[in-house]
Amino acid sequence: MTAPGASSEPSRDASAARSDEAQRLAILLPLPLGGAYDYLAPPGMSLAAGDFVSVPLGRREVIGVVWGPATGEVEAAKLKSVIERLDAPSMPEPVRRLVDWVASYTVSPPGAVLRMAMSVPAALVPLPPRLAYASAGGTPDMIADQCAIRMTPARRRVLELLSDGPPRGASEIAHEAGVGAGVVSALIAAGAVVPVALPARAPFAGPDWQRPSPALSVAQQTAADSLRARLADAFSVTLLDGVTGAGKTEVYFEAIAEALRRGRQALVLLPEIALSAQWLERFEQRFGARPAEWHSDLTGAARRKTWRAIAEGRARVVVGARSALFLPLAELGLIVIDEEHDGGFKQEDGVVYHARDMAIVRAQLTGIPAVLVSATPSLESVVNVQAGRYARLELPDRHGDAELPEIEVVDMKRQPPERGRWLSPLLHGALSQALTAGEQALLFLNRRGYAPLTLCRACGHRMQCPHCTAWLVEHRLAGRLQCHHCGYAMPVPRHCPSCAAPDSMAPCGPGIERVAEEVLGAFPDARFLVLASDTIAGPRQAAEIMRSIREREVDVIIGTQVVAKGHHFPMLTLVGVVDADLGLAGGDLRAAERTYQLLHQVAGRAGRAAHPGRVLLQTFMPEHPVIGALTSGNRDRFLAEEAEARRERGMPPFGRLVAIIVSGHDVEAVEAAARGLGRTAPRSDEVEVLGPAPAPFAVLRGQHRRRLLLKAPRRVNVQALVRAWIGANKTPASVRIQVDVDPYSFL
DNA sequence: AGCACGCCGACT
DNA sequence: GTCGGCGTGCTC
Repeated sequence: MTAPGASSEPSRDASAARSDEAQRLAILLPLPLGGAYDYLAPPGMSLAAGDFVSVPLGRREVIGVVWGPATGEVEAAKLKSVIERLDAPSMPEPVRRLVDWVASYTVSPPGAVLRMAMSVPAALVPLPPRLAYASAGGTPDMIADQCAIRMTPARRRVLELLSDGPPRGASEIAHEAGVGAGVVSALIAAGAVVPVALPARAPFAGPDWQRPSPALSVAQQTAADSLRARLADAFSVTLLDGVTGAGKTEVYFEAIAEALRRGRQALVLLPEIALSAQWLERFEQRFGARPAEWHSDLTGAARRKTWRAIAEGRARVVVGARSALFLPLAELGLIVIDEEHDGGFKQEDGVVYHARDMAIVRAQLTGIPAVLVSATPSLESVVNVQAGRYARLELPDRHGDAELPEIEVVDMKRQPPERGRWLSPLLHGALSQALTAGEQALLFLNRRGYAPLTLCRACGHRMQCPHCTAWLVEHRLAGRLQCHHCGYAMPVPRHCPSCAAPDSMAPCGPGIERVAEEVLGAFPDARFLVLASDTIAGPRQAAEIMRSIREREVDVIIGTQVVAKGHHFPMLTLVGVVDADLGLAGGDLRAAERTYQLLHQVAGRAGRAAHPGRVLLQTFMPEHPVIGALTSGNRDRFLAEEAEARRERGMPPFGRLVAIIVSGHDVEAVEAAARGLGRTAPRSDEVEVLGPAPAPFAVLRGQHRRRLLLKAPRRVNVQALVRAWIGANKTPASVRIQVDVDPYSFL
């Protein structure tokens, strides 16, 4: 990755020394404005780059960050003055540079990126002081005597409540005692209830790096020593590559311990924090405390508290989803990106960025090491290792005595299931065997619901979403047809909406609910569990589900990719992949790579303890390279072939792609804007522009979409090209143009 | 992103 | 005659 011109950084000294210019400052606001705005610093207010300030904007007041010396692009008479400097640690310099870098790389307004780094505006203003009240001391009657008040039943309830409870807020007291607010304020006024200082804020429990590290295997120890040695103050990227169960987590925990020992903070990015209860448990076992957690379903107070703890340096280790990338860790010494190949790191709406790539940029701008962790590394990372840009540490063996599962192919052309069934006789037999032996089985199918398509047997009408170019998926448990893109839902119709034929609607193809139905029919006594993103309500339920599986309250798990992530189930000995070909259809650049990663991960669920595992892949394409790579275990050859194919076509990671999505409610306007972009596209010997073409979902949530794809060699500055190209096209405000540099999914 | 201004339908 | 719908445009 090459840095497109990041803005020059003014040093604090320089802006302080030039007193004539110190009055005018550029303030970046968390709005999609195109650039920083100039403001005046009132006399006596000393401001430095990174300070959070509040400024007037139009007729409102917004919080921004001092970005540097004034741009001088706007006449002095228009300048307004900074209102105040906020009492919060200023934004660290590497974070500011990261904001500029990401904005430049993704062709987004810097303010839009800043918004992600200022996701908790409430953390920047002081919390209104919350007073707690306690009883003046003594029995209610004694207090009444001392304060010369009449005792009433309501007052007695309040005093009794406070005599055996902690101090709390006035409204809380009124609520809990079941009295009006007036009763409490009267008692306060009389001195019967007195304000007390709240106990000092509990320090964020810190991970203890001095705890003894667990016993590591020789390979783990070697890898851990190598990682520790890289914890000097210099940028580096290391790919920690090892099969599922090889103990990669324990290895990078040692690097985290080393960062902590050096007085630095550590950041761990996970693709899906909400489901990683097991990761948190392991961390707590190693360090005796939980790390600070950062994810999108963190709410109000917790969010504020965590952001503040991080900014003030009280939180030393932060684990989070992609949005944690922009957190203000001022003493950051290490970034770990676990499951680095995972598509969950790609942010698809708003500012489109890949958190793994931007995390490496943050490490580079900070001058610290980054560690990429995966059992199935992305082609990008493998190519970077081969080019010598990244180091690689391998953990070849499974820790302990577990054996790698045996992966077998079931050729569905030769051994098809019965009509209307989805499990081949072979898989059926293996399942029967596992259940008889009292072991657990996992059936994997990456498709939610009962059936992906419902059609009319009489006229062939297909049930489609009215807002999207997508079929409606039957969810039998919910009794509805649902759109997986916009949330539209309707009851399953009794008559065909097109030809009115009665009872003619037929489900086509399997989803996990339908596989569950088949399992129930064949093994009525088996206890089974259907797991998909929409059947798991939250982290607590996820933990409960994992517990019930571990304690063998479940025999068969039927699930989508949510079950692929690293959970450890010792009694799981059979994995059946119902449709291994599912991800291979379509012209997606990364289809093969992603399918390999997903199926490898699913296969890794089998036989992780002393029990050997067995994996059956049902496929109609037994000769496909992905299937071959999985059964032979020859990952490196598969990656080499995949790399060669991409190199020949000039595709990523050897070439660069930029997708331009034109969308809007009005088809005509979208069409016209897309054609306009197509006409003015930069074309040369090196740069190729495809399209406009309807985007894979031509209509999504009622928005019509057209797509253009720019392809260029890596040496071309595609950002400059795209900025100039789009800038030269006047498009109506009703049409949105979204730029996706390095598109991951082609949707 | 807000919050304005501005130009066309159903109400006191 | 207004109240108000949300489409375009500006904010240092």
